[in-house]
Amino acid sequence: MPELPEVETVLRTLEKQIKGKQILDVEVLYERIVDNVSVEQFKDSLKNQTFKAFKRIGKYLIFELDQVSFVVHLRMEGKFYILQQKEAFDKHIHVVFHLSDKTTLQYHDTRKFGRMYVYPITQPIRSFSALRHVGYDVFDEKLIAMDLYRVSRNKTVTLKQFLLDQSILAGIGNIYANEICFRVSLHPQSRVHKLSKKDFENILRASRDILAAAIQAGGTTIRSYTSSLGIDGRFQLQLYVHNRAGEVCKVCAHHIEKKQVGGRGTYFCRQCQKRK
DNA sequence: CAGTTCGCCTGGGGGC
DNA sequence: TGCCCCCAGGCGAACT
Repeated sequence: MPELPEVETVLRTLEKQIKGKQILDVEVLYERIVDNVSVEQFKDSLKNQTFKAFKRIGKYLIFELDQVSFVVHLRMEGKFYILQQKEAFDKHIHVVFHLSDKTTLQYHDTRKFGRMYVYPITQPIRSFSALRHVGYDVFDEKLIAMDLYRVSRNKTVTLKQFLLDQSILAGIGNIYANEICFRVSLHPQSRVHKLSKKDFENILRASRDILAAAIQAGGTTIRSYTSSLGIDGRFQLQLYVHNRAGEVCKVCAHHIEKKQVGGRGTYFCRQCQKRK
């Protein structure tokens, strides 16, 4: 489940691998992956285009080519591979880009949840329909704790749900939401309208610190998810609560608990994290 | 209008 | 061993 650090890792890896390469042909094997245009338009608009710039907002990858911006959301299990074009594609490969150096960029997605979009290069990123519900990226320099505090005032949701709401703060998924709650010593079911400005300063700082550390570690590899191109993240070694139900808290030695919050598996330490 | 439910998918795990 | 069932989970759309 790629969250901001995994998406950033994919982006940086792909930039090294395919920047300056041209797409000679595009094969779409599972049409629903292509979201905002027809498959024909998708192929036509990407053909003969060269990868120029690599950007990210929240969990969205944005590849700028000559005349189009190509946007990808990996959702649960999407990943890219660069392979020689000789052998048959794996059964979970849904889109194949044939590149100018005789390699292929292959999009692999077991659950087929990922989505791709194309927009004219002249269109401003923030007006892309794909990003309609995407708020501030966690690392957006314009974002300050007060923005989060303001949004939280008229909300009844829990801290965990707030952190997962991409229309407020974009990039955090289930793993890091659990870790952020732990870092700020707040129970994930704390109601955000009860939190202080100081709490939100802590939350924003913790979010940036944890995601930055995860990027440094190449992301988190959990269950089936590996970022792409054979790269495995190492951040799972730094997890305090996620996926650690029944294990011992690294801070206080109490046991880590798991429960459902907003329908999502939520891990926390009752002793370290206070409910507000 | 904000919060909740549903549908999209498939592999893996539990139950038997 | 094998089969069935259920579940996870990001996100948008539909619904309440």
